Amino acid sequence: MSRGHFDWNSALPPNDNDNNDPAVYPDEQGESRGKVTINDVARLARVSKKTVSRVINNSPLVRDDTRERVQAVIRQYGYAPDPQARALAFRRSFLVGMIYDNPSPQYVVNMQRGILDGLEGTGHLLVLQPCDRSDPNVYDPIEAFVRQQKPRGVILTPSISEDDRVAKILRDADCPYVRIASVPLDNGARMLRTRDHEGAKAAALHIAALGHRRIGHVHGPSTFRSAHERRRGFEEGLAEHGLTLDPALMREGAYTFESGAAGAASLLAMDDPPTALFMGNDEMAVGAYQAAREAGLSIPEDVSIVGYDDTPMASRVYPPMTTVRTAIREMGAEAARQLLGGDEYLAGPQSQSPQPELVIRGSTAQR
Amino acid sequence: MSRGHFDWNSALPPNDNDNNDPAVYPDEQGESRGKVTINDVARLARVSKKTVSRVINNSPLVRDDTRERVQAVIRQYGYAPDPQARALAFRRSFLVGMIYDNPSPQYVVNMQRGILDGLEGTGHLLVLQPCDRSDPNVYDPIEAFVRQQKPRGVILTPSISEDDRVAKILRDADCPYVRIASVPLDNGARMLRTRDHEGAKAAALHIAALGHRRIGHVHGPSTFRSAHERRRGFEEGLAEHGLTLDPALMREGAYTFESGAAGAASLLAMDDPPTALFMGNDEMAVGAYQAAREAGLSIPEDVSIVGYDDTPMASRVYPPMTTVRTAIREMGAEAARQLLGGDEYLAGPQSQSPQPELVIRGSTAQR
DNA sequence: CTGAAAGCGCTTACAG
DNA sequence: CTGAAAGCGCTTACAG
Repeated sequence: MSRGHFDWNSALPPNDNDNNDPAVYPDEQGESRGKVTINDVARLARVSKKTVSRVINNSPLVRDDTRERVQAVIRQYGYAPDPQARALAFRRSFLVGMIYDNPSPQYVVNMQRGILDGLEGTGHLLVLQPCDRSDPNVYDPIEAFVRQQKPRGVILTPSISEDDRVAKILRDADCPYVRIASVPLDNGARMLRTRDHEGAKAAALHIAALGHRRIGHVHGPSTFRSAHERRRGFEEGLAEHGLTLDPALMREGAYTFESGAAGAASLLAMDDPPTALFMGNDEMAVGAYQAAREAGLSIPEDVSIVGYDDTPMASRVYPPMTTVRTAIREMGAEAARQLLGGDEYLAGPQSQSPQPELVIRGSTAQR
Repeated sequence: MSRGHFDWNSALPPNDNDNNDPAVYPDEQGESRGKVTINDVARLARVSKKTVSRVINNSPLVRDDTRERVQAVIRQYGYAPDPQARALAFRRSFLVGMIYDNPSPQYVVNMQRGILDGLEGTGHLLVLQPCDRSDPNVYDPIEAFVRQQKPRGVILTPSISEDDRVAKILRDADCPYVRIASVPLDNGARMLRTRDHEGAKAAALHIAALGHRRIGHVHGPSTFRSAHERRRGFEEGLAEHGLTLDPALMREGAYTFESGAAGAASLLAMDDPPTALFMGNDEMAVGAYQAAREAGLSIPEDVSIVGYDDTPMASRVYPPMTTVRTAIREMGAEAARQLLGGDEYLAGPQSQSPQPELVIRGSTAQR
């Protein structure tokens, strides 16, 4: 069954004239005041409403000339099927939920845009479902949402995407979903893998190539898989230069400015401080800028700093920050397509985000 | 008619046991497999479905003991009415649209959270509808959305909120709305006024009190009413100290980092440059930081800088930025309540945002 | 205060 | 390839 892959936005009457053209909003025998239904289309095209329904849903079981006759009427009268009525009959709404707990506004907004890109022209709506994993009742609103709204599907971003209990709730409620995460947590059709490992490795290669040997790392919270993946990729990159990450030079942060500042301050206060810092994300890296400033150290002369994410802030701080760019918006679009594509993705390989890309700016220099 | 002011989320069965307790998802005589409908509730409470409907919709036309009997059944069986079915019958969905074109992620995310705060417990969903006023077809998706989805209402943020053609489209489609804007563009029930004028005035008072006399201003794009309101408020504040804003010391920006940098650079390159800059928003103010740095000027010793918005960046740049805090999230919540409250707001005075508040940090100093 | 009938605008299941 | 009937789960309009 194919459903809803028409661009029903474009089925709206063109809006290039201001007068209420009766051909646009017909008012035949005064009964359909401004609102064309499937019955009107059926009558005008001299077919049953079931045939109109088949045309709407791209069923192949319609003769070509019948289909064209129906489509002509649809176009002429600016007919668009009622999503609520369709949802009721389908037992499935045309909503796509985004479930997220990522604290970065930039990430959230980019992801939203990407999902909207992927949804465009499909007639689906994006519904926001933020959550907080530290709330013991995180699961209730999610379950209420999927059971009551019967969304077409949901997209989960880190770190809530890593929660298997949420996934189980969704499966039990028969709700399709795509999890965006840095490790394969689910079957291929339900996973979109980010490549944190590769991005962090690129950062390591860059730092090592600059001649740094004492290298510090403030990673994200251990409850985020991405924090682990970035550390692992970073270590792998260092290993290619025969280096290892000294545990004494690692700190755990919370992906926040404050935690980055604290972690970096602690490292820079050591007797033999690191000459380069790889911070788990840009937010923490800006915190490291502050810590360096307070320690009287210049960036990059005294200490090189690398972030992760390439948020707008990265290019606006001074000096502009070397960081790793991730294509968040593209990832959101891909997740949406994957969600709606469904079975097509079952056969293929696990889908992945675009390759993260190192952006070299002014916060890193030769040792 | 009161509708949908129940917290249907809490009507979901408590999830404290993992087994499929038949009292939670009843399967009486094998016909209602895991899905309780209004018919089940009616039968179990020995009333008509119409009476159940009255209870759901908080109609006063139900005897207390009848109501309690129905509510007991609803609770016991974890009944939650189907939003799609209600929407079809009501000819109005339980969606609330947010229509926005604000470029700042921080603003967008805060506003979303606020709207969600205001929607909580009402059974309404937040649907995203970003737009771009520079696109000649901005209006089409908006009209398609409100005509097809029949949302419960939409909330508009600056600058799209200032567009009267959008407002007309919404009225013509019979779609309730609230416009968030710095000037009264519509009737009271449809307006939530921001107090840009007051925030900017506070900034002016602060700068003038520090003894500055040559004061520059980079304002937002003239297509934003807020840009005008902020300038006006700023001038009013200066006037209280007997000062005026020299037109030669004004530049137009675009509320972006780059435009702020350019505007500030142009002012700081003057023969007799201003000793203080009031930037139209934080984003542009960070641009002014860059311009000052490139001109070899220290903040605040050589030039004081004031922003507007108090985004997280404001406290993370160096030196921490003096700026004006606006309660965006609270505003979103208020807009949502106003939208759902409807007529209650018709009588009262025009609703306003909380008072903007000057946050003095390290980017301003005595002349 | 309560209910039986009709309807919202679609799709499913069945028949041909 | 096409259609008449029944149904999705609610509310409206009317009656009592």
